[in-house]
Amino acid sequence: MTNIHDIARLSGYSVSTVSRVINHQKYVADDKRQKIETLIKELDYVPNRLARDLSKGQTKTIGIVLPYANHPYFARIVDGIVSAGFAKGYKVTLLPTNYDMTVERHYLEQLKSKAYDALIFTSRSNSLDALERYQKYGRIVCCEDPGTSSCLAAAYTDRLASYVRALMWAKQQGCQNVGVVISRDNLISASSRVTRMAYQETYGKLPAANLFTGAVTFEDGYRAGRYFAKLKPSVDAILANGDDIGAGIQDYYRAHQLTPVKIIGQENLLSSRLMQFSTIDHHLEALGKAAFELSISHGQKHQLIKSEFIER
Amino acid sequence: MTNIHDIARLSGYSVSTVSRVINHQKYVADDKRQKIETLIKELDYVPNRLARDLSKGQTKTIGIVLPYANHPYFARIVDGIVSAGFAKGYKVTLLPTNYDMTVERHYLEQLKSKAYDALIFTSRSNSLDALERYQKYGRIVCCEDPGTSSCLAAAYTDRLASYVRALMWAKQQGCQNVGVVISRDNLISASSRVTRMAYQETYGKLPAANLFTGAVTFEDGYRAGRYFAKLKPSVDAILANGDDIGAGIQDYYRAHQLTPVKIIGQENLLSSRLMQFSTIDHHLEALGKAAFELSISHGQKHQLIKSEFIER
DNA sequence: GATTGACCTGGTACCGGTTTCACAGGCTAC
DNA sequence: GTAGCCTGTGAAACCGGTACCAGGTCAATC
Repeated sequence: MTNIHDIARLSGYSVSTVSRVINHQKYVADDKRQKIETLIKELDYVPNRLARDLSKGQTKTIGIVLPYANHPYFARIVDGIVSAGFAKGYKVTLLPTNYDMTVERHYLEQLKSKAYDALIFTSRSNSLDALERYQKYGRIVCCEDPGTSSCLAAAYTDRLASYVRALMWAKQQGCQNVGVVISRDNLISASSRVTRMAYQETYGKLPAANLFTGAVTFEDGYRAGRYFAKLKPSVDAILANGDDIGAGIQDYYRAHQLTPVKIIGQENLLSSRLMQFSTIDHHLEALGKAAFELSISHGQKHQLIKSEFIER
Repeated sequence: MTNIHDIARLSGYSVSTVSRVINHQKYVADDKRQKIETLIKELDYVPNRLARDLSKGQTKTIGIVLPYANHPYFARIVDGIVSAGFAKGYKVTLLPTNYDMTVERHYLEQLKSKAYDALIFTSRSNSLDALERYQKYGRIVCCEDPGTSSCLAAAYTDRLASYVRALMWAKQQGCQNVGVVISRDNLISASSRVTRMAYQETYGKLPAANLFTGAVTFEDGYRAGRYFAKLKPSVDAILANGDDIGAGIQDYYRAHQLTPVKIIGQENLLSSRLMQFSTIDHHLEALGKAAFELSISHGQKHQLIKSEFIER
């Protein structure tokens, strides 16, 4: 493998001069620049990335922490980050946690090892405080509203407003009793809190029985459908935490030939379009893009992405 | 930032000894090991990843080349690669090409710079020959059958067998005239060739009019639906190159209240389940896993993943 | 008593770049 | 005439690790 010293030796110039040529810096005579450039082409030389990064102290790599890659919610955010990163010459590495706190902590430790310039948490199991403690080793961005108490950089959607908007719509449609599905209650505690707040603003206090917890996939939605179908007093609308979950609910009602309930999904995936129910598009690609921008900036700390209600 | 020299200096031992402690090697006296370890904890020292990688000449990083991250086909493969890589301590970096040959070439060049140990092509625009030329700089794995002429490592599904199986099923169901949808014809030339071969084995020569090209998304499927709905002689079954595309076709027929045609999708996504049509599951996670295994092995070169026909 | 080999330890070259600094020559300004 | 600045170049320190090699101790073996 040829390296910069080979180029220097063979061209008859110094390593410094070669380095200047590689990096398109000033103060190299045209004839020498030419000569070195042709030699580089001839020998098919490409500077070693690691050596450069080590020397410069930056990797131009961002780590994305996520539970797993194959979920539309995360896939859309990742797509946003990757696209934005690509445009600015950043590489993006996927760091799956499978919701394991220890693994997540491990990635934070890697920030110390300078493996990444920044870490973006699309979801987290550790506390915000824990994340904050690692900020000195690199930029950390989370994808939720960290509130006023935290000094973490964050890109997030206006969940509360979008939920209120959705529930208002249900009310206008004449729905009397609305069920709600969320994912793991402990995970993003914000999720259940925000849901309750939105409910409070529209339908009043959320009855415990109207909340179904622990839904992530279509199958979970199907289970939620079974739950709500048997619930008394019965619900006539359900706000689901994802289109695929909404589709699962609707599929249960369809499979058992029950009077359909109004579903409101989230994420505007194909499933809500196929099953023809309303949804909230959180513009997750934009969220990813914003998260990336925050991860390489050192000024701005917060970015709100507006959600969009799609009525069907 | 503390480094190994700081630890050495402060502990009173040499860099070599500290390095031995870090890497859990033999030949370090217990008391010194203890002392160094506590010092490491105290100073919150983590070895610099880049320096280690540079010194070792390997990065434990795999690059995945793909057109874009937000497509279920690629998302499933990526998920397989990431999970398998995680289990073996490998990091995975996403390299989006947007089908740009130049960008793809750029990533191949990066292989020279030792930024990745290996590159996995989930799709490609460059020729197999071009890829082969870069093999000397690192392992390259592609996700298609490279045939006997190429010496590239490859993980792929038995497309031909699965298409024949699907078309046989259509025949048994009494379908007379079958349409086919594929993606960009030039891209994976294998795709159109294999389709024709499978057609040949079951229905005979594929009429040019029965082939719809250039479908990637649901919307493309919708367009394909429009095309086939107006086609004479009319088709009574369509083999689509993806469930979302199949869903698009079916959605067109539904929206225009036409007699539905039998759809056969691919990938076994939620959409085929919701729209209740048959599909071919190519077990893409397994494909990704296999691709990863090949990318870090130096022996085996080929791995076939069996597809599964899911009848609905 | 000499040889062997396992156990410890430190020195230092090396991985392949970047960056700082010193120095030299030519030009302009006063 | 010289002070000052811009251009061009190379030597060498540095980034932070790994790994090879030399050298030393000590118990076991012949």
